[in-house]
Amino acid sequence: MSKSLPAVITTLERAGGFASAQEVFQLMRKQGKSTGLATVYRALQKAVSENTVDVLRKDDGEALYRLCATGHHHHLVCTSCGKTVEVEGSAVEKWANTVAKNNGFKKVSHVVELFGLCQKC
Amino acid sequence: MSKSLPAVITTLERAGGFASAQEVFQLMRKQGKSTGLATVYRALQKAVSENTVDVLRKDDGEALYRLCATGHHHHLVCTSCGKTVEVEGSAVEKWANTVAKNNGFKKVSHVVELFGLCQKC
DNA sequence: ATTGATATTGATAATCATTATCATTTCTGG
DNA sequence: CCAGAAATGATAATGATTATCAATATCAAT
Repeated sequence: MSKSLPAVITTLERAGGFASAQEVFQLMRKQGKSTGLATVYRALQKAVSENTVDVLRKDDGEALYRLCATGHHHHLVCTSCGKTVEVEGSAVEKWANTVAKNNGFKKVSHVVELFGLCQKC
Repeated sequence: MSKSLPAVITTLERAGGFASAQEVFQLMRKQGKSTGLATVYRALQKAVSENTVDVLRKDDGEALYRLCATGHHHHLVCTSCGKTVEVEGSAVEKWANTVAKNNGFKKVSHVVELFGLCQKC
């Protein structure tokens, strides 16, 4: 499950490092790369699980994938212009794990997103 | 577009103030309230636009709605049975504000939800 | 009360991203 | 080579959300 991954990642780079699965698929098609939609999804999921790609959701629920340099982090998104800042959150990580343990939960994941208005807006 | 809104909000309250549109719909049905799925969606959207309800997304992209009037707290939700625990998060609050300030953001809000498997599941 | 204009509802169909299937192709080691 | 495993990709299935639209409720003004 890995021959396609590099091509997908490369395409994601060319797209500005930020695109939906569908967009990546379309792009690869236009560039002549024969590929299947399912393969694109598989590659992106793999990349996400390896923390080389980051996923977040548009308002309508569509997933957007983005290359991310460093491990796990969260986002600070401008609700007006969409500008996004990557934010480190090890403090939140610890907090989440503690809370989970205190309540007997396992396999915890968390969703942490910050919204606000950036300087320009 | 408002006769159904109260009923929807009430149901959302009964659900612990935290549920998906589909769940709200099912609940209303079980309680004998005749209603349509589309109406539930419309009511929830209205509520969101009026800031009486808050929306966030599960990992699979499904939208979860939650009352945002009742104090501010977070949730630890079992992804299997749906059991929900309310969690205090002043630590996260502080963190969010600090991060926002450091990046020049104002009017910050945040979405923090924890998911995992509870003891039974 | 009765009309007529307007807004709301809700069943149903349409949309669209994401997943599952599965036959086919491509790799791999022996 | 060759079998077996892994990867691919076309296609179908899933499931949440949205659009459609006829039927119904609301309400102001006569």
